[in-house]
Amino acid sequence: MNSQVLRRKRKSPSQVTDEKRLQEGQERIAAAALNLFLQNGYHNTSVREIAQKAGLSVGSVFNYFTSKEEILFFLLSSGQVRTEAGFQKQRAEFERLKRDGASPQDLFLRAYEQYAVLTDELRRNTVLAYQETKSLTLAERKRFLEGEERIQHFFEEIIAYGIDQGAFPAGNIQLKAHCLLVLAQSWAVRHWALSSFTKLDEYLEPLKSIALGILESDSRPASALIAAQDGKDIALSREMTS
Amino acid sequence: MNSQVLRRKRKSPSQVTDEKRLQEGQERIAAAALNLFLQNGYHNTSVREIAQKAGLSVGSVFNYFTSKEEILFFLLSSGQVRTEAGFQKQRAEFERLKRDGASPQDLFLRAYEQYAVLTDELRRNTVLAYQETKSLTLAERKRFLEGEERIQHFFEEIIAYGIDQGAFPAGNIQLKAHCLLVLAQSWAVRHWALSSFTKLDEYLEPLKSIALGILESDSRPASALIAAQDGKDIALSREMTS
DNA sequence: GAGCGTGGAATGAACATTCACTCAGTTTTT
DNA sequence: AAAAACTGAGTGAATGTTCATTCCACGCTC
Repeated sequence: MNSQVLRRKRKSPSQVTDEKRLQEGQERIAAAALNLFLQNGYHNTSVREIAQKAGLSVGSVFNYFTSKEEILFFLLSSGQVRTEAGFQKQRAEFERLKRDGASPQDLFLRAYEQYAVLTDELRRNTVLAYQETKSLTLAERKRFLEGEERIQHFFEEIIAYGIDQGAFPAGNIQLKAHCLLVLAQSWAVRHWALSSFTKLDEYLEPLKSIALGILESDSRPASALIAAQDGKDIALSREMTS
Repeated sequence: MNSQVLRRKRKSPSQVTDEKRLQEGQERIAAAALNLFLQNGYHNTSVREIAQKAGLSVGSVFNYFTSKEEILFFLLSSGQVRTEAGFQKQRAEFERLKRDGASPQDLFLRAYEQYAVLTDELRRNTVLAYQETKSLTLAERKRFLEGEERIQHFFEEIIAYGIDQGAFPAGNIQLKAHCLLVLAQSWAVRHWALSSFTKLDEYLEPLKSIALGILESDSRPASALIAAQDGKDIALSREMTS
């Protein structure tokens, strides 16, 4: 006859009460888990391994997190928090530079570089997020995608400003912003294919010129170039893959 | 503890001897598995579910595949197999067109378009590949990535030919090929961010001009443009994210 | 300062469950 | 009737989570 029966659903949260100790422990465990998750994937990593890597016992891990899943959430959302924070600063600086009369190219390159540096630092979290979205609840997945969308909108804004100023030709803004983000992220996601680049700077430098090229490209010339053979082209590839 | 290490070996592989029946069965099972993997992830899908969805018993599944992992590998590499097959044809055509004096731009666009059409048809496999490579054995993962590399090399070759012919400026070939592949794949991987494009053709048309822009872009101008402020830029963004 | 009490934190064996895979028996095909 | 294919309950290994126990740092009393 325990009155606690009604609250039974409430799983015992962390047993560690000291706030500072709790945070430090969570950081330590999460750091160990991130390494293992990236190396072997979330599902191929056991709590025992995490505990060992963090220098703790299995039981202790559950004093800091209520479940293995919570460790994953912790990692993903901490990445998002930092991205969001960086994004806020970026936006403020954008407005300031705009007022100072910086060129659209300059504005863009600055924002793009900052975004690339940020995704590089959070590279591991980004990769994890892409790989483990399936493990998230619907609400959390939605939140994650909304964050991405907001950043894309920011770049769309920058491009629109550039077009407005006559610096870039008009063109599909959404597509261009998408391409720019994808290329920046690919440094993290497809890192293995860029073996000849050891540091972000090496990758970023030529990427910036490519990015500017995208912004300054017009949609017409390429399609006009092959317009005559286009129908044949498509027919060919369709046949090839049937 | 990594299950890869402990995995049991099996004496006789598939018990189904009839070659045609074997292939059909594999296709059927793999198709069912693909749906489930995409919906719930590889690890949250049990062989029982796959069997049920495919209209078979659990045991039968293991007459067609030696392990659950083999189903995943089958799905991931079947995309590659088809891409590879397409490129065999493409390669022959490439040589033929080259002899006929087609422009490098034409050669590239033809190959790129075919690649994009393929990844579109294999969109679901591509997404799976991005999410579940970690679930493969190391050896299988390596084999899979080698396939990707081969495709990238093909594009590097095309680019190199274009440079040789004076159609494109010299520049980092590896980087450019990487960018092109990523942009084509992003149609599948980041499909949600391209809401305004309903069909591949709509996306492909402007993408082709962007791709050509990348090939024709030179590395110098962009970096020169902001060379003066570069040091400051980097310092700034570093500070921002610390 | 020696002995004791207290409670927060760490521990790891034990538990319960899940799941890939097997195999002896059954059904279907040839 | 032999061979091929299918079946699904059973098996064992792995894993997330719990909890009774141990450990230890601190304050209190004499």
